Amino acid sequence: MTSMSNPESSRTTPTARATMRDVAALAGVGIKTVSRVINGEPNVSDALTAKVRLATEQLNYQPDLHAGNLKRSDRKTRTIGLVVGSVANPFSGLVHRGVEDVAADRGVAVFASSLDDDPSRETRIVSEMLSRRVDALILTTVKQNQGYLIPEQQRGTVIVFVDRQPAGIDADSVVTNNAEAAAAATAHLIDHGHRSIAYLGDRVDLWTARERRRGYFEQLAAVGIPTSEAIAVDGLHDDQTSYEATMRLFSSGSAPTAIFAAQNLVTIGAVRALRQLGLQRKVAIVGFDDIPLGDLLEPAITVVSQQPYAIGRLAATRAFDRIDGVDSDFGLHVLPSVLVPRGSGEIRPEQ
Amino acid sequence: MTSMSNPESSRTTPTARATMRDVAALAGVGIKTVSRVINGEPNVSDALTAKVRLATEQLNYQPDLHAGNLKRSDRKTRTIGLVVGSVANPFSGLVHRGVEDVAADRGVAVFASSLDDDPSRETRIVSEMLSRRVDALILTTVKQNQGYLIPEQQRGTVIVFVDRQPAGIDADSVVTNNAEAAAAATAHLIDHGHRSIAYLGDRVDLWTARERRRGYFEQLAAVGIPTSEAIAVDGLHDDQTSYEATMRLFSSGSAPTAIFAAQNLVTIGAVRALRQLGLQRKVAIVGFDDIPLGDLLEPAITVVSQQPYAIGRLAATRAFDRIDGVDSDFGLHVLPSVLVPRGSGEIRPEQ
DNA sequence: CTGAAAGCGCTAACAG
DNA sequence: CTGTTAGCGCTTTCAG
Repeated sequence: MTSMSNPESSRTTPTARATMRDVAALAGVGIKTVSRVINGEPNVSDALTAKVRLATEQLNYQPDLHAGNLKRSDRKTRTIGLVVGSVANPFSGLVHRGVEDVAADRGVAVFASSLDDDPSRETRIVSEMLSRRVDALILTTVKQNQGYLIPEQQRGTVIVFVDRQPAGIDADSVVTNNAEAAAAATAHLIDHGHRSIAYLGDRVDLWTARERRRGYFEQLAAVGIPTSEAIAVDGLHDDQTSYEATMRLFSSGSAPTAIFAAQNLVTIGAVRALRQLGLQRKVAIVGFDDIPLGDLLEPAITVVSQQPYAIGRLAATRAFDRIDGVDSDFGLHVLPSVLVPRGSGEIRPEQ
Repeated sequence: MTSMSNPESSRTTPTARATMRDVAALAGVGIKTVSRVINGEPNVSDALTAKVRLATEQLNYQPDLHAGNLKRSDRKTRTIGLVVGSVANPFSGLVHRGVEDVAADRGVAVFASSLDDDPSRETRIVSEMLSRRVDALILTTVKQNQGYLIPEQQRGTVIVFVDRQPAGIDADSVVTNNAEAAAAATAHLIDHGHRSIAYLGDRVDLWTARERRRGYFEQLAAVGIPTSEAIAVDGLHDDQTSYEATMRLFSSGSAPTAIFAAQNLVTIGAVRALRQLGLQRKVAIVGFDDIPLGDLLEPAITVVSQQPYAIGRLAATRAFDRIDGVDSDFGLHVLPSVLVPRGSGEIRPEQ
């Protein structure tokens, strides 16, 4: 570790921050004239505009958005809050980027936080964002009910739910067609000759997990496979628990010929386990949500691919429409997923 | 798309937001007493505290952090700004998570933005964050000089650079040991018998790219391989450009026996190209920065693995130390990378 | 222990 | 075209 000392620096004695008043004084104009120039309002002579511009630069003036907002009639902070599963998760990262791209076009800044599927974090994060007066909240939720947001919504804060549907509140939401896509994944395995298909899923308190689970069971039923032949493992939350569950599955008597892994980390854990067991070319697997480099594995991983970037963009677009005063009925926006056959999902059972 | 109409909702008629004044009136106390209760200041009787608490809940009162901050003596917004390469990049996501975890412990919210290695974005994003009066800025930069931040730094805004070193300003920075790690990667290939090693790197206007390039050249020199035998391709920014560059390399006369891919997306592009050419078991490759599922590929990808999460945590820790008034000399913090041999980097040249 | 008055940096309303 | 006044929601100061 190198150190770069600089005893002469102003590190210890902070310079005062210039205010609009300071700029006005230096430019020899009224404070309101400075306000007009800064905000690009009309009716200021070129002469004064130039003076103000000069003073602004000399003082390195940066307007205080929040101070202005206190009195401004629209009371918009030009700031929104985003809550995703985890900013470290690739799915979340793409949702985030979708939101950011739409927000940046409007000069809106984005607070981002990780939910970790922890109800207490949901409460804390939302509360902190509200105290900062975000114009909109784009939320992935985990609490069983979002009714606590109704008063805030009535005060004009826009609320859009993303990835999961809320309960106890009427609001816009943007989600993937979880159940249909899960059914399609299951059907794909059935079409390739499987009847003994294991479902590996996330915690059932998550809306997405329940939907995917439902799609799996409904598809089995649709082709007449009795529920008693279903193999469902719930509560898998990361690749490690999924790995262990998969290992257990194949050390038991009832090893399946195929796996439907209903979450990205779960897919990774299951793939690792199949490798470990040397079964990666014997047991079929379809994952829900794409996994990075899934196309370079051998066999490449067949997945139901979601559209996280589009989900983020759409959620943000809805949010800004509302901020702009659009007052149509709240809507549930369902984005399609697409099944991408790559190899692992097309393995047939050994007869 | 389903729609859930609710004509009775208050969507159209926003409820007024309660202020501290409203709470005081309802509780029948002075506004300062409410302030004391909200902020947990001492010297309020239990009776009044209870009244205030009740009024707070009845009105669903949320204090306005920014309004309070206007007059507060410390003038802290409890908000920081983070600029990363792209929130959709896995490396950035982990840095972000490291920052978030440290910030969340202190009740500090994080603005996150993507730089896209675009100088004009750097300017815009920094300016927007400053107008929101962040307490600290944790920045990945791309402009050739960060001197424009000096006035802001002197006003007390903490600035910490992350992943890349700044120029023209004295400040804390947290980076990976790029040059040494690149040299180690190059040495690893040399140790496995290679002399014809291609360097595939990012744009040379990026500090990290220059450092890694330097490590590569210095290692070649160290073992006496003349610069004329080096094969360096610069300016690769994503997997597509890297794929194309790699394909070109092997259709030319001077195909290398090994590749040092000096960035995560570049590694992915090169791996795809080697697959395409059927050379993945013939040509060695070492990547800089880990790639997801790199251990499940065949051969698994040898990488120099950085510590993005630790980088994020350290940057945030330094930032909060400064916010808390720590006034030590600015320091350059270098985090080590570790070479992870997995197979692709241990392939020997065909004699 | 409690509260009234002043003012943070800015914008709205109005007067010149 | 320009500037003055009031006040956003809160904390500070200071008097009870």
